[in-house]
Amino acid sequence: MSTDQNQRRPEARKPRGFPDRTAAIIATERRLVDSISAVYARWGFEALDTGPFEYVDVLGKFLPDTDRPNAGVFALQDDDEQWIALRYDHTAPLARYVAENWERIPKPFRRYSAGPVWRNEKPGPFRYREFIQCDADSVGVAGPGADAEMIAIAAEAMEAAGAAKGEYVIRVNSRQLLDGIMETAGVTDPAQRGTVLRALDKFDKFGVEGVKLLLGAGRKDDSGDFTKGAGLVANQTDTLLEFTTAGSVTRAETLRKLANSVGMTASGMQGVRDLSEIDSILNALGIGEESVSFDPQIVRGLEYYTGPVFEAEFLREFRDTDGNPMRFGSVGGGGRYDGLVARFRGEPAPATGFSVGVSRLAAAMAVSEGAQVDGPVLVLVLDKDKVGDYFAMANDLRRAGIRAEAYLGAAGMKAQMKYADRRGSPAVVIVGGNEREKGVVTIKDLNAGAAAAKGMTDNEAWRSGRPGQFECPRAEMVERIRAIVGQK
RNA sequence: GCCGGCUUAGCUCAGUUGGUUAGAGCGCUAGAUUGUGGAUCUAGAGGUCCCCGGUUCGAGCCCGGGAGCUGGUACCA
Repeated sequence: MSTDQNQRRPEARKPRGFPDRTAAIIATERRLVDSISAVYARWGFEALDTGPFEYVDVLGKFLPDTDRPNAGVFALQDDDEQWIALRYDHTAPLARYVAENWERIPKPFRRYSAGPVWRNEKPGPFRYREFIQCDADSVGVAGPGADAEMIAIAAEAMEAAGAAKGEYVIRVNSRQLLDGIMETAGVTDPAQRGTVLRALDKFDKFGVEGVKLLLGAGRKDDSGDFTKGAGLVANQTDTLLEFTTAGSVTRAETLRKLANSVGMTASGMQGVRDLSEIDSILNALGIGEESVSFDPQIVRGLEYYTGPVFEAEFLREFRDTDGNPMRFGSVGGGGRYDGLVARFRGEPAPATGFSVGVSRLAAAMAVSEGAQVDGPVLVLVLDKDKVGDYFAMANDLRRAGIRAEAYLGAAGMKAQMKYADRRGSPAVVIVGGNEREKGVVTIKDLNAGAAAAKGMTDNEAWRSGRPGQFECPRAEMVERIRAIVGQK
């Protein structure tokens, strides 16, 4: 039975797309969830958590491929053999909740939700299989007023998250506008419409020329693989491109161009009217062009959006490990989905919502800000028979609200200093025989010490100079430490 | 899913035409320094050369298959 082979050690490894999250990223995620949730709550939304699992048929209609319950979602069979799946967003569970509790809840129903969602697909940079979304929705309101509100909230949420004005933009479009222009261009086949929308979604990736190829015969990617296009003829492509490149610096100007766009259809006109009303509400709220723009190139997913759609982009640039400038792209999105709740019920239940991809945004912020977490103040343990004293000192610091710990273990002073350094401790408390005799403690400000040591090449000077270090009476320890910790 | 690239120490990588004991830098541990994180010097630990099979007297290197990672693309609710 237990041969050498069986006793081979397991490889320490983990599935991709589920990254380990360390202190800095956890702190950033919590800050984002708290600040974005606070925005939602302030606008009148109520917290609701629906839990991670739903029946697949509740999510089902909008799965990428309903024949394969495992495609796109993480699904498993419950003990009653019914298929359940981890939620892939907060919107589908909300639709279920609203339909299930229709008679009990106030309409319009406004709730927000923050928590992990799971997608069973190929992960990539800043793209995970588990990530946190912070989501707000209004159910039971038709008309662009609710959409305008969501867009305003999106802008406010981005700023609450720490994106300054100009570091983010909410781009807004309308599905009906896209429908209208496709009609004008004579694209009527539903499958072809899908291909066209997907092509129009790729201006940011491939530029106008790339989109042109995808609208026509097709495009070859960098690896040499070929993507089949929508197969449109030249004048159809021209019509679509004329419309989708009508975006302008101001919302009013974009609206003017769109309204004048060739042979606008009924649904196209409706889209323009919606955007126009959204514009006037945004203006009344004082939300300017740098925060929210109208962009005919925004498409979003194809399955359930029915009206205005919008996307939040984090514009701050950062450099990757090779020093190349990079962009994070979309960190949130939303729109009107009038059919999602209605599919559980006979009567219509219009709805609109917005969701921030907190994990990606947190990763973006952590990378661009070089986030790191301060360690605890470390009380060095030098005399093993006085461990109680050291614990008491650390406790005094903790009672004052300062992160602190007494060193655990048998290592010598040098190793303890090294430990403090690696933990990112702001300071250490040193009490040995000398201090105890004099009734004082020695405090070393590690950041000040590091700064003073910069450029010091002589070890003798480094060791005897004891940069950043001072003695003080035991009774003043907490206040002196507080001053060091507080100055960051 | 489709197309490409890659896989040698914890990390970044070198390794000649197939040849004996597979290397470097960084990092890690320790000492120089009874009680001081940096720097310097010294020493040490650390390897399934991704896996399986084949060719060969001999494979990190050649051939076949597989896995993983990574980039592009598809999809992205």
